[in-house]
Amino acid sequence: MKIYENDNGKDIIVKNVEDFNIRQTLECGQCFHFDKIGEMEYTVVYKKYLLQIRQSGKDLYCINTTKEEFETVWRPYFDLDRDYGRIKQALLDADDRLKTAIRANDGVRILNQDFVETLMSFIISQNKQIPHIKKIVRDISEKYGDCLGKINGNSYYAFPDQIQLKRITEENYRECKAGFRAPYLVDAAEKIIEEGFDSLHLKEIGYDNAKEKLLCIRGVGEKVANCVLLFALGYRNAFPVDVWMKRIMESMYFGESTDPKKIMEFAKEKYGGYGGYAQQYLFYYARENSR
DNA sequence: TCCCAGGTAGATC
DNA sequence: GATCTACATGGG
Repeated sequence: MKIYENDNGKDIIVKNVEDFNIRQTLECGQCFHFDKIGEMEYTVVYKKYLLQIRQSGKDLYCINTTKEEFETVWRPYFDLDRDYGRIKQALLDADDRLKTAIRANDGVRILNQDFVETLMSFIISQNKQIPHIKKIVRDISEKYGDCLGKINGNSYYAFPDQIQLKRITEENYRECKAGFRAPYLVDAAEKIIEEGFDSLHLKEIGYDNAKEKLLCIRGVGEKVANCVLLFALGYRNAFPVDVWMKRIMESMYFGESTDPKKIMEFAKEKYGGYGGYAQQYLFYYARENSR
């Protein structure tokens, strides 16, 4: 991978990026704050940063960003310093039958997302379809977050930060169509400013302790907690089991209806520290092949 | 009209 | 403990 600065000093070209597909990575269901604006071209919002990115082969064209911002923000966000060739091989060694799911979307990378936005987004996600989740996240951001600029005439907004979240009421969340999840979101916003709920701390205390803390938040159960642990806190062993994962794991390994707890234990045995990666390849594959 | 969606809390047994 | 159901909203 090599990074080049354009003459105008505002665009970046990244060449020879291995095991990465921008469409697969953004649309595999792990994140919600992005828009497709062209073929293999997207806008992405992360914290208070806005990126326009297009992929052509192994090259990434990043518009309106600097080399420094790419290095410090987007490179870690897209998890570009991890060797996914090795990860995929480790998964195949664990179970050769993952081949089909991995091959179908072999450019998926697990993003390193913002803790607060990921937590709130996955609380919203319960009993909702992905397009609805995206819409609610966007509405909350537009109403209560900072404007980050315009691309193609459309304005983009950051998800509210912890200070901005304090001013959002249960009624406000209902106006954004969060429905019965509104009080959960208020509870989450209150909890995350408490002692020991910052992402740095949660990343340090280990998977079990971090999960235990997350489960104290109303509206956060096993599944949502595992999504946050995997997508925002760096615990790549986390294995969220939702309806799709339940279905595909049952058909691959059990052949009958199986308790999600049991599926999680099985995944821990089978995939170990790579559970999160296995989960995402399987989840995306299961979803794509249902329609 | 009915059923389902990247589930969870609370009630009931 | 393990199961059952209500929960807002939108789309097929």
